[in-house]
Amino acid sequence: MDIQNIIINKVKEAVTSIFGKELETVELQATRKEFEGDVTVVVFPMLRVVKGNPQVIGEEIGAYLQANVAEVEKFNVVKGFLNLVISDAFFLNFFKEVRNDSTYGFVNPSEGDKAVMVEYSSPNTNKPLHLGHIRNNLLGYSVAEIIKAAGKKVYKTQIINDRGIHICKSMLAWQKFGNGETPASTGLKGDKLVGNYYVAFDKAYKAEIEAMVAEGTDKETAEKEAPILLEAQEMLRKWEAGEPEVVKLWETMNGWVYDGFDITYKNLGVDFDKLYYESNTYLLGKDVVADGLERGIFFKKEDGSVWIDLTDEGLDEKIVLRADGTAVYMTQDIGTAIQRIKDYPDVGGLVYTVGNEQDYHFKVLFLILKKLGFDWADNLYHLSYGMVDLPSGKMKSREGTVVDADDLIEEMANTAGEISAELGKLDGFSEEEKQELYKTIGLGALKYYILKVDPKKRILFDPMESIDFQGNTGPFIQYTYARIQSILRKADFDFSKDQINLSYALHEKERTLIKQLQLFPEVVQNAAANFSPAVIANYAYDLVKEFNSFYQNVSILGAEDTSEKIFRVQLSQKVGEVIASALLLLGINVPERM
RNA sequence: GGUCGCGUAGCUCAGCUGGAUAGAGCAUCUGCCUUCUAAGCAGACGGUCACAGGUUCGAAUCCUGUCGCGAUCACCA
Repeated sequence: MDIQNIIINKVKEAVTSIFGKELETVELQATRKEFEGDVTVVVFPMLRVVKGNPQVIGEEIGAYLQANVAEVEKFNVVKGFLNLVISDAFFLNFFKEVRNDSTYGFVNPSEGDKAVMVEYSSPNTNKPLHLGHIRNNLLGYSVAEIIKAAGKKVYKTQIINDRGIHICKSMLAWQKFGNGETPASTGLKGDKLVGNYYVAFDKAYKAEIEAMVAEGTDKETAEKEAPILLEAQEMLRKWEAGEPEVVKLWETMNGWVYDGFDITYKNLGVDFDKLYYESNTYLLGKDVVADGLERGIFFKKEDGSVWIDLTDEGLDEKIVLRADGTAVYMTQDIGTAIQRIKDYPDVGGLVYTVGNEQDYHFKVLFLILKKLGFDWADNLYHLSYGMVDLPSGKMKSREGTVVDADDLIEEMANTAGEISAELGKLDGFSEEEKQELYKTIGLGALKYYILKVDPKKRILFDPMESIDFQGNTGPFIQYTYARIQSILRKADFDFSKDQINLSYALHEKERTLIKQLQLFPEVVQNAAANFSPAVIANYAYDLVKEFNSFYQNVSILGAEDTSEKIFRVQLSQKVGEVIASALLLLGINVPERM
């Protein structure tokens, strides 16, 4: 039993024994650092059951705990707060127990538990990935890792938006202006090449509109009837009809894009267990809608379109099938969700990492799936996140105002390189090792910068002000890890054995560190329950801050006593492990030196 | 206009399932490298927690309203 539960039970026992009353709950919190103690019992809530002066009640309970709980060494009462000092032996014992647990904080999936499928990235295939996709990818990947660590099997997936008018625009522009260019002939990354034609389409389209307006067409009509747009729409029809030439071009250009995406994903360090393509799933869901129509969940309007009435839930009516019987986005998403559970029968829930602009869509989707009666519909979560905006406003691919993912990753590594060169601590590193390290640090800075922010908040990214490498940052945490590894390398004695002396008097900094280590398992659970990498990031930062304070105030290798020296090295080692574990959940690697 | 989200130090963010004097980082300022990596440590400065009510012994946290910012309300995805 952990110390919290021991105390809760003993407080209840104390109240019964002293006041003859039954306490339902006991409120505990970590003692604030300006007071002496480790765990604080809040007396106020008890006043409902036990009448009296909180100060006096606190004193009496404190005395009882001190007498009856071995771990409670001392206590003090400040106002209505009963602060308990826990014995060093308890903390040392805890440390002894977890020291050799290399998966400390992580839980293995238990037999029969349902898995979770996490969807993220899901890009369009007409342009390269940008900073917005980076946030999506980092969030999705990290949440998947966190859920895994919290004890569930996880499948990572994405649905690639590989069909539609957007890709036809790129295809058409390439046909018209491309002169047969390929990634090989230009040396361009495939997604970049295709993205260029998406921009080229938009340019030509705008020019046509302008020309039409100049000749007297009104703007709205021009936007709808510009020849190049009509051509793109015609191309989409041909694609849907399966015309070989169009399909061939589509396959070729999507292939280029996938090659490009693969490079970006690899550089970003994210991966997927299963890919879904919209071209395969966009017709899914129609049968389900037909079935739902029969069961009276949906209704048909005179024109033949099928709807669901969600006005009882405070929402609107929503279309689920067009009048011509073709699928809309919603139809497809219903179908895809069902398909996923079919493909992976062990999955009991889905997480969708999609921007908050689609909050309404997912609210409706989840409601529909629930009304359709799927048991897993209770375990659907829209991991909704805020947009990444620039000081100039929204990023727009067509207008070229985007922060490109590849460029940003590279710039971060370059900055890391500049700082490293200035600090000059990398003697003995080969050029290759250096580049590898710069990537690790640069990515660490980028990932931490994005993940430490609560997902639902929007991020304002100013490219002029570079991402920090000091303070509450990824590199600071990585640096602390490297520092610890340096100590472990320099410790020229055997610290592998268990030889913790339970009567050792802990230094205040050691105590704080052990307490911080203690929190890790519940932090992982908390992060999973809230789908929030930010919880992990904040924890890692706190841990690292405490360690650095310890490091600079207490001599580790210079400790006088041998057992003390060994203990401090072991404690440092454990902190290093937990740092690495926490960063792993954020998708951040740790360097041995930096 | 309806709905949803956000508003905490000059800037970027924690804290939000109610608890002690609201915490970090950046920026500014002061100390600390002949001792384990100074991407660090120790400290100073900096707040009407958007505003107004309410619930409570206790509210940044919960409720209501107002203001500001954003998103959304397509037979687009």
